[in-house]
Amino acid sequence: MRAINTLRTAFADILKENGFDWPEKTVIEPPRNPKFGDLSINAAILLAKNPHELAQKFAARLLVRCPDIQKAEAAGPGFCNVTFAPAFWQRIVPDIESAGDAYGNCAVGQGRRVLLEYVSANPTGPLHVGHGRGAAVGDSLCRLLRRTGYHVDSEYYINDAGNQMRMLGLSVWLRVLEKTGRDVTWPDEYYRGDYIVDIAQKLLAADPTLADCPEAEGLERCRTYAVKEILDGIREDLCAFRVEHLYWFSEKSLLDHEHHAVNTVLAALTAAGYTYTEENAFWFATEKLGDDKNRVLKKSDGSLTYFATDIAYHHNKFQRGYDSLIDVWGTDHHGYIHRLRAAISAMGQPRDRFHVVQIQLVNLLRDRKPVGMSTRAGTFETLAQVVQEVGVDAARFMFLSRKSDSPLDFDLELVKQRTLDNPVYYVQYAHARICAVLRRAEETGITLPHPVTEALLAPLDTVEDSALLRKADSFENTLRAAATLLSPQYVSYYLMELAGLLHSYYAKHQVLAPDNMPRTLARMALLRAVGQVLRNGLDILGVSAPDTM
RNA sequence: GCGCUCGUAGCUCAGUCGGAUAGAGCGGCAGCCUCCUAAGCUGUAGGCCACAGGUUCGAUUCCUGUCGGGCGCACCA
Repeated sequence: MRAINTLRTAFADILKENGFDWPEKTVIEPPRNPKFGDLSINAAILLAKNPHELAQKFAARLLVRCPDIQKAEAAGPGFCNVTFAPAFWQRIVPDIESAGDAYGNCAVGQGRRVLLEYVSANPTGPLHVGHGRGAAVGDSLCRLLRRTGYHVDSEYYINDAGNQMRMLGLSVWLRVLEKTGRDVTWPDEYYRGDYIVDIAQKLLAADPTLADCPEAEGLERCRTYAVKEILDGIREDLCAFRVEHLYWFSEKSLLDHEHHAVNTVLAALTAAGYTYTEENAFWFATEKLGDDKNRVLKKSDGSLTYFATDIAYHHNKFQRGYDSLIDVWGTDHHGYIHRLRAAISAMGQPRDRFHVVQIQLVNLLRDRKPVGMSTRAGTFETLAQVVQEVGVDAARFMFLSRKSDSPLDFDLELVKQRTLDNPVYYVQYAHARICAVLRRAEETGITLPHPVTEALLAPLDTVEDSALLRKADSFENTLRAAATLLSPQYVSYYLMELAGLLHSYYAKHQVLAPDNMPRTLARMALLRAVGQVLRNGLDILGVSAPDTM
């Protein structure tokens, strides 16, 4: 960011001197191919029209304007390539040192309030791997957005109303009856998992006479207890996965009291002229707002649809004062986006205040062969089991190194391997190596001052030095891009690249060389700074940065 | 049938919302520990970015169409 800011200021000044406005399509960024230089200005329209005169002139002025620039030359249509002097890059090290854990943070979010809702799995059973992916992405986005200047609250929406809950209560109740020797006829649909049996057993242990109470009461007690028990389990699994939600929002709370939140919202939609009654059902004319068909809010039997409560829920979120809402959903709900978007417009909210991050399916594999992903319990399909087998770090990194909306093959054997198919070790190893060198230095009595002075950094003048420094400088830029596009994988890829440069550096340059103390100290300072960047990046992913491996 | 989405090296995938000669890793081949952690490094081979048109100075990126995957199309939640 230091580099980009410097260049932007200089370029803007030169434009002003010459009576130009900042060209609309101007990009300042590192060129893909480093041989072009450290940074490129691509003032597409302005320079492309006149590459030889204007571009050359700007290049020449840049050199005068900014003493840190070593070389500036017009190249290709619209491009002006710039190379900075080593001393310029060396100043990144004190930048990193003074910012510390906050290095890379920025204020693009301008303190806007964001509510990030993720996981929100129905409390009808334990979390599976797919939920784990959503959890990793949601949590990482939360960390990322906080570092880029947003005020983020995280929330879990508990679907504790409706048919599924009734079915859950029934499933437990029938197990209770079965355990106490009564004849039970099982309906077609009920939850069959072992955890249901466990819950029934716990209930019976607490109250052996449970089966004797009237059916209505028994069902209610089973339902309430089961939801609590399962939610506790979910909370535990999330906690073990380093995921924590600030709020747990109950769907049922939207239906409490006679004049509940859902009715209020439906009344508002009616007042705005969006609803009508047809065939005894109450409809929302979402077609007017970009949906492909109209949707039912209240069924002909008088009960509310899930859509109706969901509208009330999102209304509630805006009521709480959030500037923007981010929902992390499985792609199996993508058909739902249009109608919710329609509802949000109907509430008078701009559409760009509502974002959905879609999470594609996770295919769990072992040795390239699919592991049973059906509703059958037992095999490796719960998040807890997978985490226990491969570890939190490896699982999270795997989830966060892909676009979240494309399907992911999660091969248990590969994720346990220590190859770059599983790059988490590659990145962590870079950090551990840095720590090892700094530890060794300390043991041999070399102390590096903190903070370091610019003079101390002068020996960092090789191409590998400036490659590392350039990369460290672009960290903030990466975080901005990742936050804007809600794409944590940018951070993962950045870290792999930074780790790659560090490993090359390590192989090529001896850091600790007692016969050359100035160079040793400079390189130690560089490593310490790179270690800080690695830690900050891993923190965004929620992955640990070990000192030793 | 309609809607959304994806198609990039043999395999698994990136590609910062139109920019230069499209990048990693794995797998293949050839090398590197008397030296701070070899979970590492170096070199090399491998591409008509599914296909065909269009938009413009310029397209893997945007638009249209075709082919081929995935996912949705409830008065379920």
